[in-house]
Amino acid sequence: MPVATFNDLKDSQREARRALIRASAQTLFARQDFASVTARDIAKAAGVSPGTIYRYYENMDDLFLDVFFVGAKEIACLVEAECKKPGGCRVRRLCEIYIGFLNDNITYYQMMSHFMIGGRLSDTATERLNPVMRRIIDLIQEVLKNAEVGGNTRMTSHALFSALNGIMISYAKYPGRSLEEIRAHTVRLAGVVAGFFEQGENGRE
Amino acid sequence: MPVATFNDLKDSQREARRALIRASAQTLFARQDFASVTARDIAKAAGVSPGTIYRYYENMDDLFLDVFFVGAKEIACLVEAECKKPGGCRVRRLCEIYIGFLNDNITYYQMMSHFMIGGRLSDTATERLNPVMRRIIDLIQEVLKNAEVGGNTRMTSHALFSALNGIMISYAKYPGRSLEEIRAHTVRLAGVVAGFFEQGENGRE
Amino acid sequence: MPVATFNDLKDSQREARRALIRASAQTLFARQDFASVTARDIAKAAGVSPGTIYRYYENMDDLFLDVFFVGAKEIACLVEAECKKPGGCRVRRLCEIYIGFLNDNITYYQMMSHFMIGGRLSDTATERLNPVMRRIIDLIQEVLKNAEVGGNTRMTSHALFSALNGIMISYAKYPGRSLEEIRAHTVRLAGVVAGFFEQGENGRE
Amino acid sequence: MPVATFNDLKDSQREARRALIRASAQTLFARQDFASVTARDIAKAAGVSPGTIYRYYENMDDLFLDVFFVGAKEIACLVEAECKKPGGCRVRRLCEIYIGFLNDNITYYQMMSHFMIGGRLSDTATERLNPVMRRIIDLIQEVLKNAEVGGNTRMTSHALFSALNGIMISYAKYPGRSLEEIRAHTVRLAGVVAGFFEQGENGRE
DNA sequence: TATGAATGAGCTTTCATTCAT
DNA sequence: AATGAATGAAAGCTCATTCAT
Repeated sequence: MPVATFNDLKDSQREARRALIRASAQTLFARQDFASVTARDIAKAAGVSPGTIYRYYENMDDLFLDVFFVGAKEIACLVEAECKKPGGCRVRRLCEIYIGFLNDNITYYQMMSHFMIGGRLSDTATERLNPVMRRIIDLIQEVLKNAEVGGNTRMTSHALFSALNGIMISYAKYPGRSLEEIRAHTVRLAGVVAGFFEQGENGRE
Repeated sequence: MPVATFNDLKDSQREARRALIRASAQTLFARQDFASVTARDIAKAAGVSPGTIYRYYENMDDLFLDVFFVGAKEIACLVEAECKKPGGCRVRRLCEIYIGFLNDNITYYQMMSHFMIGGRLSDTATERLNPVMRRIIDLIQEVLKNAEVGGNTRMTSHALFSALNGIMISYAKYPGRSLEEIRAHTVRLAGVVAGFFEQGENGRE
Repeated sequence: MPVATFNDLKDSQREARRALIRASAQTLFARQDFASVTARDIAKAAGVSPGTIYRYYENMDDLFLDVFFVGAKEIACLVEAECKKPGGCRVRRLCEIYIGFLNDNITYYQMMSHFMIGGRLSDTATERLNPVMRRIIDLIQEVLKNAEVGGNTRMTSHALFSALNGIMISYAKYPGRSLEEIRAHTVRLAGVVAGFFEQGENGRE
Repeated sequence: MPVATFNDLKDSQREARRALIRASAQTLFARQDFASVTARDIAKAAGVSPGTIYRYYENMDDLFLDVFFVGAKEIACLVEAECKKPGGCRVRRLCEIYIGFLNDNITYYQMMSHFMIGGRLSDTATERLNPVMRRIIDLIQEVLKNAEVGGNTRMTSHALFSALNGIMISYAKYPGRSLEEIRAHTVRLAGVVAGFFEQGENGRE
């Protein structure tokens, strides 16, 4: 199967190129304000021409999404790894990991907001986005179930997911505070939220 | 006092005009993606010329902020009104009001996110924004205190504020769902969050 | 003749208003860069409305010209006063006065250049401009005649007029120099030019 | 050296494009009032899109300066060529060449005036402008030295430079005169100025 | 396949001027 | 006569995207 091998090679080359562009975009997003990064900036950072980006991504939104997906997968992996540890992942630990990750990747919650807020997502994009988000929710639900939090755990996991996102949206760019102060405040808030959510059965709803 | 009356008239006319522009902006923000609304769009919708906008607002950010402030004040008023009722405002009711308002004014949370996420706010803008946000937090704290939720109520109010914002960010534009479905889901999530927060003393933190 | 008196009154009032606008414009021109002064700026400084300017001046160029004329007349008066002194005005003194005036009224040479360079002057404007400029040239010629500078004194006065204007154009905004340094340099250059022009008969041309 | 050749080709293509834009700008500047030429005008004249201009020039001022520099270099070359002739360049010839050039390139003195008068030059622009102007002054000084004009020749060359510029500023747009009449008048004035400056030692200053 | 120059629609903002009051 | 709000054309400039090489 030399042809197959050849194709594989090409595919891997292609994926390497894509990864290069994605990584460059990620770096730029992290450095400056996410929305102010231009296609040319990314091309330059990746050492390719602007035209090349369009051979790997349909348009800029497509690239944005790809960067976003990588982050989403990363966070899912972090939580999964924690779950596999003996004793599993406690609610409080989940919240810490999630908020910690977002503090390390400020770009990620910016993009999350961008797409969630109203960036008209194409149908294809939505189709790709949904399973990624679902996987994160699934993990949260698993943690909640293990914590024996009662009630509708699907609903509760949506609520916890929302609450954590909300912490970053509300406080990650608080003007006049240093990155360290922001991290401290958001982590502390995550603790407060965890405190509420990790309580056992309660007649809520 | 004819002069005073005359000035009042002029002032009220001026305010009416400003309100017209603001309302047109609001309408457009609600219709399409908030960030893609242009000065020309707003002028057209308001039936004025682009130049006129700049007689009432220094620049587009200034207009955006004004629209935002109106929303923030409205929400603060709604909660305040509820607090003044005999028996005060319960946590659950607060959550309902907040989420209900954001469902009716989807523009509002878009702008909130826009500014919170990284819209470089000028120092003047930040100075204007801060008291408005603080007022909302203050109200939340008051409600929490009345509910005899223990612990650091300042921290808890930040957490509740975050959680509610997060619900909207995470689910208000969920693709493929109708406005009614979204309202139902977000209100239900608000209930879940309220359930957790309205519980009395607990060893959180 | 009560009617005539009444008209006179009105005329003088009208002229006073015009002078107010002109003076405000002049002040602003002197403060900032001449070309960046707007109609609104002038109206505000004069305490009138923008519309009022247009009751006294056909358009902004018309106002600019008026300010310019006042300067031209002032300079002519200065030279005339010097000429009337016993012994008359020497070439060197003329150059000093002219350059000194332009140093004190940097706006003036800016406007002079503006109109000379290519500001399309209306026919009416040209008609008004010509006698004013002619008067200045006439005075220069008179000074040259008294100095018994030979040759075609009309031509020589044009040349001297040009040379003095050129000094200001070339050095009045020399970047990196203080106003005092500029004054010193331009006055010194005026002395050099005077030195050449005040020499008696010479076979030039 | 195919690579070198290839790069050369690209560079020359790029320079050709730049030259096209510059030439189009020059033509328009000459036709209408220099300051009223817009980016779109130039783009249209050059047969490119407005955006293309900004691939070759950082902004409009940058383009203006480039056009100006080409003129300044041209004039310096003309004088240098004359100086190299046996017998060197006489003062009178220098004046003729300078004024002749400005008559052929009316745009040039317009720009010169524009920048000299108050066009806020960026620091970079000033840094680029200074050596070009200095070179012209140097050439004038050389001519004056060869003519054995005594005194401070640096000062005298500034004065001559000023006087020649002044001629153009004062008479190149004299309303109601044809281009031919203007040329005749300015050249004649240049002769008068030359007459004064080419005289040998004199106790001026 | 990769390039990168070119595109051009579209942005915010300015400001001389007009005209209903 | 004076107002000043409104106008709207036009400016400089940006940037995702295309396409000839």
